[in-house]
Amino acid sequence: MPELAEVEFIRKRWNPGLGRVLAGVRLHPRAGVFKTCDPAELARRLPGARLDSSAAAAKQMLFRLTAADPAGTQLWLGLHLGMTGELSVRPAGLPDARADHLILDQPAAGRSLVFSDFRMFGRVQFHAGPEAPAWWAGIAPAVTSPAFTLAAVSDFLRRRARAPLKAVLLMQERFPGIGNWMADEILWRAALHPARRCGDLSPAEVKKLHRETVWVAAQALAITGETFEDPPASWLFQHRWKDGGVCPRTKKPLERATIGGRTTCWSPARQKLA
DNA sequence: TCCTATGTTGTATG
DNA sequence: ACATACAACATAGG
Repeated sequence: MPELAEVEFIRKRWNPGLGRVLAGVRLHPRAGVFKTCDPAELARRLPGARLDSSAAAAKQMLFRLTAADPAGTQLWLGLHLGMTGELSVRPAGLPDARADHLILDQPAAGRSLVFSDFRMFGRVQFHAGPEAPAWWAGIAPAVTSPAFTLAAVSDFLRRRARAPLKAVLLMQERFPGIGNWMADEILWRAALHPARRCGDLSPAEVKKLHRETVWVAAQALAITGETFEDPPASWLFQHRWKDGGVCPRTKKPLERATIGGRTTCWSPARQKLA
């Protein structure tokens, strides 16, 4: 399920474990979930470590720990939820479930912190040392940050002139955290057809796209990121997967098709190709 | 049986 | 080298 705001909410599920030590770790390396790290290193360094803090950027979560070694090495645990990843807190002593990949045990507090993902598109990443690893430090500046400028968006669209808008909004190197539903929402609010070529937009249209990207991300973070509630019925979000769904603004039928490799919903009365 | 799913990435092609 | 398109990954549910 997770895009920017869902990731931000799910990250906080492990908050009860902050400030506490991990007595042990259970790992179930399967498929590609541990592809970019060494499970043996996690098994060696995590036991005894203290979970200090967490953060989310784009669709990536970071958990910072201090190792139990004399040097107090900094540990960086990255989790990506893929399509179906979940974080949960489970009472201590329960058996591992089928989709569990990583379980951090805090028996003194009577709980375990669990990362599970039945579809296994999620990722565990790991780094030990004082410097932030590239998989964290290299994430593009948030679309809600001052660094997400109109000029940056404009340049990016120019370089992707022949690609459809929908495909480009999903590119994490410029639109970190935007996923399928947020891209549809942004284009609907900006009144831009998802199949429009990026190079065809007028400066005014680029400006609208930039502004709606910031607005949708900020609102989603304020609503879903805080409460995990769905956005209100005035959003396309509530209508896009309904059969016979209707545009909340024009009251005309919505359309769906594959654009940019993903199922896309738009309002033809509002978002024109020409 | 076949299709879909709020994601990323490796590979092929232009 | 760069941009673009798409299959592949793996599983559950309609």
